[in-house]
Parts: sequence; C-alpha cells; structure tokens
Amino acid sequence: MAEGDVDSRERLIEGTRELLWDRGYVGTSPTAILRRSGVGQGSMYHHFQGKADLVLAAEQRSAERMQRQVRETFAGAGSAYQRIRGYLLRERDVLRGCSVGRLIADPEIMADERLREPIRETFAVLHECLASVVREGQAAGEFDARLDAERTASTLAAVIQGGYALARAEGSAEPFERAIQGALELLRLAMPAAE
Amino acid sequence: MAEGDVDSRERLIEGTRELLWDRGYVGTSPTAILRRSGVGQGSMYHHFQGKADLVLAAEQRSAERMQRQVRETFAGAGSAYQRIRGYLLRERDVLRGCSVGRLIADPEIMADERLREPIRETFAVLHECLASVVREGQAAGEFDARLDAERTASTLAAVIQGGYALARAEGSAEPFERAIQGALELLRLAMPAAE
DNA sequence: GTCTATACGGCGATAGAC
DNA sequence: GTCTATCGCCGTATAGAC
Repeated sequence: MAEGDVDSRERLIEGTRELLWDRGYVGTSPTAILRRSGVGQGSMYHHFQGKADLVLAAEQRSAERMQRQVRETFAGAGSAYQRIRGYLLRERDVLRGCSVGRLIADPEIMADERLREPIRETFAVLHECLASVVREGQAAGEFDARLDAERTASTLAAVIQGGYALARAEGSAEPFERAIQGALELLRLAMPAAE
Repeated sequence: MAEGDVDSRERLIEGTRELLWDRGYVGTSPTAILRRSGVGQGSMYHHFQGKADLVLAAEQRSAERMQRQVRETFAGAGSAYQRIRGYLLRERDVLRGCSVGRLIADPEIMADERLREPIRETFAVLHECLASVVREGQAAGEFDARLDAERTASTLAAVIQGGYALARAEGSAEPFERAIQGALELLRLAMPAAE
C-alpha cells in the first residue's frame, strides 16, 4: 500500500463506524459515508468491494475497540465488586448507546453470518470477563456463593444494553443511571460481608 | 366510515406493525407494507397522510397492546416477587424482541417528537408498574428496605430490553433467559425473609 | 374507497478516463 | 488511487380514472 491509501481507507472506516453507530446498516448509505469521510466514490470501491464489505471493516473496528476497553477495565486493580462497579460506571455517551449493540437491531446484519460475527464475539468477550470476575468475587467470599456467575454476568451486560434503550426512550440519561445504580445495589445486597 | 374501510385500515396498521417490529422505520417501505397488507397504494394514501402517519398509528397500536399486557400482569394476584417473576418470565418471542423497544434505535423516530411519544409513554407505564410493586414488596417486608424502588424498577426493565439484545447477538434465547434468571436471583437475595 | 399511471430523487454499483 | 459519468432499481408521493 502506498501513502494516500491509509488515509482514505482509514477515513472511510471511521466515517462508516460513526454512521453505523447512529443510523444502523439500512440507515447508512454509501453516499452518506462518502460525504462524511470526505473521499470520492472511486476510492470507496477501490478499497472495498461494496457496502457490506466496508461495513464489515467498520464493525470489526468497533468490536476491537470495545473488546480492548472491556479487557482493560477488568484487568485493572481492585476487588471484584470494584471492577464491576468501574465497568458499569465507565464514562459513556448514554443517549448514543453502544456502537456494537446498536447493530444487532438491524435485520440485514442479523441475516448475514459474517456481519453478525464481530458482534457475537464482542458480547462473548464481555460475558466471559463479567462471569470471571463474579467467580473471583465468590472465591474471595465477596459475593454470595449461591449466585450463578453466568447468569449474573448476563444480567449485568443486559442492564447496560437495556439501560441505553430506556434512556433513549425518555430522551434522558437518567433511566440508564438508575438502572446501573439499581444493579449495583442488588449486587451489594448479595455481598455477605458488606453489612 | 363504511364497511370496507375498517378492513383496509386495520390491515395496513397490522402490516406496518409487523414490519416495524422486524425492520424498524428506515427498513420499512410503503411498498413492503402494501405487499404484506394486501391492499393497494390508493388505499394507503386514502387512510393515511403518508408513511410517518401510518407508522404513528402502528406505533400507537403496539404501545397500547404492551401497556395493557403490563397493567394486566401487575394487577394480577400474588406477592410482589411473584408478580415481578410473572412479568419477567412471561412468554416472549425472544429473538424477535420488543415491538416497542425496537423502535428507539431508529434515528428518524428519535428525531420526531410525535413518533417518540408512544414509546416514551409505554416505558413510563412499565416503570411505574415495576416501581409500585417493588414499593409494595418493601412495605410488606418482602424486599430489603434499602432498595431504591425507582432504581430497581429501571434495572428490571433494562434487563428485559438488554436481554433481547444479548439474545440476538448470540442468535439464541439463552442469554436472555440467563439475564432474567440472574435478575431474579439477585432479587431473591434482597428478600430478608427468604432464607 | 380503491385502482393504475406516473414523477422525482436517491441508493448501490459499474465503467472508463486520468 | 481517485475522479466523473452513468446505470437500473426502488422509495415516497401525487394525479386522476373508476
């Protein structure tokens, strides 16, 4: 690849990423991508085979970024509860929602195995990180041993994704914050030593 | 209105409802609506001003239906926990998701105050029902008094909406079931008498 | 009320010059 | 590598007959 390549390719991917995040697959047109990326049509069809191909690259970029963020958060220091709390309270653009989660509403993405894969993988990573930290917390006597780590992990991941939905429905970040705080309260009540 | 009216209008609304549910606003075209409803273009523009108008009617139908279901569930008999459990475990087409929640991903709907209103209202009703039943449960000594009912309600609503997302990401209902079961486990651990 | 015909714009892609 | 020109199709809406 020569010099100019990287710039155009890169800008196309980032532009697509943004548009997908806000408008999903069907709502994102090649024309809009070109406008936002500031490149011409020729560039796009040189670097990518078509819309689906470019979207896949953009998805992989979002997936990669979210997976890195997740792993970093859970690899950090602190008790199990502190790490969970850290992830739940991480700074977020609540009304915009999750750049990866947004995509699973789209039927065109759901219908294509390849386009669904980065999303599936990302949530698998999140689930594994959450389940691990819950198990650690149980081993350390921090969480009630009766909790099922897999289930708790799914609950926590769902609270985040669902929190975005509630926030958008109300046009305010408050429902999201309430959902997160509520989950943390429930979790604290499942900590035997915490009283 | 004369005889035939009701049928055409009705079929248009139901057809639109189904398509919105599966494909959202941008993914739903008038042409597709006509095909699914089995009525002609003339009918559609006779009964409705255009796409947005028809979509609004379909949204109101979905909203009304979900609100009724919610109120019925929470008006039923049983302890607070039992009613929450009943709602969370209600039969659902998990991979299809929520007919109302699906819409809040769509930027065109978010941008239009009128199109957003039925969604906002529906989640407000759900939230109020959930918060009420949590408060009742606390008054009855069923749930830990330290829980914040508003937060807990948001958490529970989020688990459902987010559960759909996780399920679709994995292409299986299991993550949804886990998330729901996990929420119920956490709730049970917040029941002092329940040991 | 419902139909068919028609309009205009934008989508997604291709062609071929430079 | 990137550009402009062009394509065929469909989305959304209107017109006007019946």
